[in-house]
Amino acid sequence: MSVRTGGGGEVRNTRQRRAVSQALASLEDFISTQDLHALLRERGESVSLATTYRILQSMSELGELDVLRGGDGEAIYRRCAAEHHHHHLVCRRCGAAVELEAPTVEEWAGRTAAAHGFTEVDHTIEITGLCAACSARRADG
Amino acid sequence: MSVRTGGGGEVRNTRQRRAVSQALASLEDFISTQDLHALLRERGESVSLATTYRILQSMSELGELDVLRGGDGEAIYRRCAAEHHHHHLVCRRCGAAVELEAPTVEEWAGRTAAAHGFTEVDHTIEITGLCAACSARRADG
DNA sequence: TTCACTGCAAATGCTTTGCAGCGCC
DNA sequence: GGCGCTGCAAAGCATTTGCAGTGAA
Repeated sequence: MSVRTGGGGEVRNTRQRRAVSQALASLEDFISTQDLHALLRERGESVSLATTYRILQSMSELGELDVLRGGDGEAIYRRCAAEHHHHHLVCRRCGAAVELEAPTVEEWAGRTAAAHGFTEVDHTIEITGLCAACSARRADG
Repeated sequence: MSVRTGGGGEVRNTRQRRAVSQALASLEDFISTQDLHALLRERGESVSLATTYRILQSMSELGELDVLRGGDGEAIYRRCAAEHHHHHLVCRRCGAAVELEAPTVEEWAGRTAAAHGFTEVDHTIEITGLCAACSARRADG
């Protein structure tokens, strides 16, 4: 018999949690746990890798973060934005990212899923390529 | 010496490769490498786990298979029914998958990327939800 | 015959977990 | 003061890889 502690989840405001939160707040795009951990170390915030994993996991469970899977299965997180859903165009060489609005695609996704009888639909769209700068660099040689 | 040594692809028709092919042909939906390996063992086809990984990887590189990432980052495969690029609508409960054509989205992705100066564009679109059957089951239950 | 393919097992790399001490509430 | 949180390091998993023998072409 479990006793529900008031409110459902006590989350303590620790230095580590604050560091992770702030780091995420300063980022525009998705980042992997490993990279975030490296970033924290660069900034002089000492948070162990295990704790980074635990905090990120905890935050995503609380709905404070968006979780995605990188191409190689790595979990990547982003501060849960925002008011509205959008996607990204990412340079696979330098990592530059552009935020995209895709009303047409959103609509298509919903419509298509509904047409197949699906409910509670969610979607992920990622576009990768070489940004203008990297394309030029490559063309130059 | 082979006529085309370039890049690739002499693929020998081995017992193991045939076993994997046939197993995939008998499946409707996505399956993980581990599960496929277990299935092969059940059927009495002895193919080592490492080889299962190698064959699946090889087949997906040749475009004979669709690859997806399960919720926990596991790679899951399915025989590729369509010949050209397409996307999937996957039930997050039972794993049922529907292949989608998305000319509009493809076009949008290309156009948008180009507008931002991106080249060599690639994209990933995944739509998840509850399929009709699972939706009904939930409504009933 | 040749060389890709296999099996085996050790190695990787990401993520999780047991345990003891620390700090937030 | 209690107990969740941390750090550390070892464990756990899926996946990859080195090596030598096997079999397809």
